[in-house]
Amino acid sequence: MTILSLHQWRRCGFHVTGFYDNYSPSCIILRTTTSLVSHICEKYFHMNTRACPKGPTVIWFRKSLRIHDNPTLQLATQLASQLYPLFILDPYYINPEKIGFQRFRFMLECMKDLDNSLRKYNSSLLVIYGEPVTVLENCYRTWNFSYLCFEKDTDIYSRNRDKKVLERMKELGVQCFLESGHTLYDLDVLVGWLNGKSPPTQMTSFLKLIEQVGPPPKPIEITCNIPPLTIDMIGSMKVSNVPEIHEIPGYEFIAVPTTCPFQGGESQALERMQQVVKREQGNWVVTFSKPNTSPTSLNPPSTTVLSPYIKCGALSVRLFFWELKKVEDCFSVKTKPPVSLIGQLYWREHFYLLGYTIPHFDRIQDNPLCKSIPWEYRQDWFQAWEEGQTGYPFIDAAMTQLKQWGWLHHLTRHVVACFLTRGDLWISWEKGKEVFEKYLIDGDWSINAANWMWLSCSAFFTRYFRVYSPVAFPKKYDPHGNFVRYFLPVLRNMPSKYIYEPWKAPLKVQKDANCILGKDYPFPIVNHEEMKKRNIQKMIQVFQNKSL
DNA sequence: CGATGGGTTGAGTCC
DNA sequence: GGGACTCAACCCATC
Repeated sequence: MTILSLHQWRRCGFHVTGFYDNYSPSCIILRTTTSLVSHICEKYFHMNTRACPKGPTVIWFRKSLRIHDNPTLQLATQLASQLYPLFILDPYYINPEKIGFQRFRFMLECMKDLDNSLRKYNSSLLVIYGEPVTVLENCYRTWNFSYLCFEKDTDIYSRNRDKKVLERMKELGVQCFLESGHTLYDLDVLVGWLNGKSPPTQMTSFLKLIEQVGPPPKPIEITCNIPPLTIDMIGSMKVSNVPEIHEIPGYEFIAVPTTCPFQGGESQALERMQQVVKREQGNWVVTFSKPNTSPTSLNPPSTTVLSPYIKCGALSVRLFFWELKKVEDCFSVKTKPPVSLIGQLYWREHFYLLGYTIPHFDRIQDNPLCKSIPWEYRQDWFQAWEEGQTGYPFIDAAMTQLKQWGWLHHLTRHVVACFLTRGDLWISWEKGKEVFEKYLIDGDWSINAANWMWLSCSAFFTRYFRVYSPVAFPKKYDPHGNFVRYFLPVLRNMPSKYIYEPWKAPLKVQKDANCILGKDYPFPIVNHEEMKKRNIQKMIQVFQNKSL
């Protein structure tokens, strides 16, 4: 009898999942997509889940706040004699300084929708406040569960958290199952395909890797049969329903205009996706080209705005991929990665793989990909940027949109990121990344870090003399400044001629527009043309002197 | 190893 | 109005 190594399995095209750092054959689970795999699995590994005796099972939801195409949920329902759907509100995240209002609201809406779906099966989402290891220990003492299922996560905090949980559960004798479901591919499978090589840092190389690996797994089609949850099952555990945001400690009194047009939840996600794939009988999908979308179009935005749903797992990225593929297959002429919609999913996958494999991906120090640039910090400039008080209307409108909506078009993110870092203010991308992480409803750890490095020319991108102008760039898309007028009412009556540079307006024009510079709206904190020239010179120094 | 070609999405100018 | 060229000469992957 020959037992294939993990690597050989992967090269055979099988999707093998297991624990993060322990791949002994006894804990390998093969996704039984074909009867052949099922056969091999049962014969050699005795680890087909059907061979596991049923027992009380906890499914710990973190991302993947959905019922459809949820491998973890499918596995859990197969294992469960009784199923506890659990969500832990970790105090690490309950902090308005770290997770902004809109971001938290969006996640709670996703939880609420999941709860509603579970209720159709006479189950519900059990919400418990507390540090995860402690909460799971307490649950174990009350529920005495045999299995814990959760989805692989990739950011540094989550990986450390999950490691601690796995260790503790092992001590308690609970068998843990980790499934992949948040990315197109199981990232460990992609790592296996790297053959020990370092991961690609350019899109073209990544696409070659993907071509080797083949298309991602299809979404799960069968609906899970979720076992009911009864009051006596919960026992003495203190559980709550999905809270409203104002019930969360620290968020009680935050007054935020609820202008965000995006509501969280799986139902919203699926509806939105259907609108995308059906738009213009599929023509919209196959002609989509990211660089041609408009950062200033608001109603509707020029992109899909599915990212927040994918980020929370309210929408399965695999389902979206295959729905797009279905549309693409009906057309002979279509846009291609990296600019197509599927290309956008590849960007996400690419950055997830990098975040998973590159140490300290979210910072400058000890990050082998990140160029160390001698950024300087000016508190007043940084604050002006964050608060939308730079005196550059497009920047300020964008930062206002960030706070009010929790979402910006990709190119808008480029412009404000460039402005904060190499373009104007010469402040570290790490500072900007934190702000995005706090406010964006689609704030995604790997993708956020990668794009900030990209825009600041710290990695991936090096043409530092290409600097976004906060005046000329938006003018191209929105000559009348409707975007600015929407988010900055103070400039609503400014003539189009001066909408992106109001400091040039004669005093009479300012008076007529009811907007006096220095009183109603700030003067620019820096002179863009000067800063741009100065910073390009600094960049030349950085790129010439490799020791910097 | 050194040469080569490519890089999702700037801005201004010229025709 | 749109395409080509230039700015200055980068990194990275590949062969």
